[in-house]
Amino acid sequence: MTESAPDSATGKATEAAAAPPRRSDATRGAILAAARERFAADGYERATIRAIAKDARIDPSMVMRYYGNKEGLFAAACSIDLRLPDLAAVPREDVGRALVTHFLDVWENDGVLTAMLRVGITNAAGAERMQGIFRDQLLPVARRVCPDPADAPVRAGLCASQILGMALTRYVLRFPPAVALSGEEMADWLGPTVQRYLTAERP
Amino acid sequence: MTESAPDSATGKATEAAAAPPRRSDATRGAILAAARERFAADGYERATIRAIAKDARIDPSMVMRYYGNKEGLFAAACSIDLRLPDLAAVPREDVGRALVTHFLDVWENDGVLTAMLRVGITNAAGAERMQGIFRDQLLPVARRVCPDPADAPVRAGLCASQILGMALTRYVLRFPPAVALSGEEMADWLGPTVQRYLTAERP
DNA sequence: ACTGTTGGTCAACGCTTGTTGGCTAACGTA
DNA sequence: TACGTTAGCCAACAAGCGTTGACCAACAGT
Repeated sequence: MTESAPDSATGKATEAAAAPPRRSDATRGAILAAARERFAADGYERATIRAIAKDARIDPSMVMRYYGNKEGLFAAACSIDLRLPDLAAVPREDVGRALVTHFLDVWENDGVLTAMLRVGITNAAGAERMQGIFRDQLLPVARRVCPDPADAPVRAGLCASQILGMALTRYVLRFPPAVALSGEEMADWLGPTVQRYLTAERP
Repeated sequence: MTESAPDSATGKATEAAAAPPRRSDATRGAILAAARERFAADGYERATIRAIAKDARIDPSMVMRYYGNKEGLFAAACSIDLRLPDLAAVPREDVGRALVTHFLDVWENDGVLTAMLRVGITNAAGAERMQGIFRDQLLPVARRVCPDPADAPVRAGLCASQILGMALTRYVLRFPPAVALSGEEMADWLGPTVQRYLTAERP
């Protein structure tokens, strides 16, 4: 599982740079992959540059050359775009379940969110990024689906609390019951909750 | 070995020790208070013994003398017992709301849980302690209230996910909408969710 | 008054961290 | 072939960490 980084230059929008192919792309990718894994596993402070470099089988100084400093590395490590599916197509009463399934999906086959969750808790920059993701992904959905658009932030926040709580207990704290549930069952339980937070009359 | 082990013959071991009054109790308390605050604010790694000592206005070496090492200090800092009220008195259909209110309460006027949440994410011991709390507090309630006692762990886990998610967004990540809600409103929203996780037929 | 215990400070230790700069070797042209 | 650019390693730096032990001051019991 060395990296397939070069092909990630499919024209993504982070910067306008057309990604001039460098000879070091493989190394850069290896560093990024190792960083994601370490950040996800250990959190910001305990994930040392030296350990990441060793995982990527290069010298720590390379990390500095390519990413400036530790913060820069982390920023790069979680600059992946988690695209949400077009929930506009989903019927209004299924949005809750669709949302849960989507995030469950992203979390399951990408360590980035776990890393950000871990980091967001001790590192202010991480918290901000986390906040950004949920604002960008959840708020529009809430605004479109909930009865009074003025309520959208509150409703999005409630959804975030349930979805993040699920991720916390399942992927970070690993409470046995939360780990044991299948994705399907999880969606069965949480779907209605999220749906209610989005569409129910305020209590 | 400078520890208070010998004189603990006063009775029960773990807690309720008759607390032989030492001259340094004030200092010990100051250290513990500063530690709780720092751990809650910064997490385990970034809360340094030096900083805690400075907050308590004593020398770092005192921390070592009284608590052995950093782990010992943390263990002492979160060895507060959060007593849950006798939910046996609460009518079955109000348990959800009561539970949310209770945890909201504890979280609000005691930094310990925030500290543990923060620490539990990078520190295995913290995670275990967190798990213990929810097992001891939530599982019995679930077992008493839910239709099939065999489901209790799952239901308790689901409740934990929602309650921890609330705490995460409100007290750690500080998402604006989650912070803005009053405790009352929060209970209005989350109460039914927890209630459903506890008592509804499995979906 | 003498003495052992306790509360506390000070200065240092060994180690790990992020970070830097200089060096070598391979590459890509011209 | 010659040469500038790039990729990479090595050794070291300063700072901060947890931790230790020597040392002093105040108290308590006889």
